[in-house]
Amino acid sequence: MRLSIGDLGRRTGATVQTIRYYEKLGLMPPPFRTPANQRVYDETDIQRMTFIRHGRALGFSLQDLAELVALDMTADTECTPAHKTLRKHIKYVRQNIERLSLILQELECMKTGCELRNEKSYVMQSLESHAYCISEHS
Amino acid sequence: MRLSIGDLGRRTGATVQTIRYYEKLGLMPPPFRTPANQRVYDETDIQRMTFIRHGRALGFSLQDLAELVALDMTADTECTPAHKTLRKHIKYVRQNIERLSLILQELECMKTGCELRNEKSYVMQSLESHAYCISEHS
DNA sequence: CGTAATTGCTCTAGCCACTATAGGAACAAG
DNA sequence: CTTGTTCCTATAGTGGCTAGAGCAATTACG
Repeated sequence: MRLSIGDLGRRTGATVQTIRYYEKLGLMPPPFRTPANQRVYDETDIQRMTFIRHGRALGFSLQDLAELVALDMTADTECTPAHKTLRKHIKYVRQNIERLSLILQELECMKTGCELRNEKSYVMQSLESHAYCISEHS
Repeated sequence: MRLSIGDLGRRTGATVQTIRYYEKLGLMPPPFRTPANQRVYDETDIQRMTFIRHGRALGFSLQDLAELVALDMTADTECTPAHKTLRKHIKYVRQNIERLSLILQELECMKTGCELRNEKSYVMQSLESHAYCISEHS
């Protein structure tokens, strides 16, 4: 099975530029080329791209995914490093959910306040006050 | 009250560079300068910065905030435009929470699977499969 | 077989919201 | 008067793409 870069993109939901970008970063291996210099991919590449896209959809960074891909390449039977990345990421996602939930609460307070009072700048006043101030990096 | 840019930063939790960046974008007005060209701020600027930082902590984009700041400047008694931005942003935050919750579910499935089987690459296999594939842009 | 549309190639620049660095000028403390 | 901190401008880098220029190769159709 010989796939062009466009085919690979269609099969994995990535754009052509994204695939080339991953190659430049070393996330995708440099593929074979036709005599006319066009990239040729196969099943292995579909698998690898699927892995990366799926990981991205789950919010892993490209760096995390590079490490996971590297682990996958080694013959090591150890699960721990991948598992560690996974746990780290779960924690990160949980914290994001919590943070966004607090934000949502406050936004809805603002909305209710605005609707009740029907004053011009209740949104403005809310934003000016420190009342519910949430730090972004905690 | 005359504040240096560093003072303003300390009072509002922003770095000096961030304040200058906001000025460059037009989010903060160009402040007065000492004869030696150093920026001088006052209470109004604290208010404005607090507004912006608070908005950022709630996830509003700088563009949204620029619009809200502009609204605040006009004498218009209309609440609707700000309210509309607010509703749009609430929707956006809600969608993000939902998306992250799905992601978390899948990550925890992976974790459980990995712990049960204690196989090397359960994480890898999970990522290679399309099983729970979540699209990032929906 | 010729041509037009599509896809491919490389390289560069742009997006967002900052952050960091360089190289210098001004200011505050001892 | 020196030392250390803060300030100034300007530029470049971050992550994860996306968009464009300008050209080569391939594919579809008459």
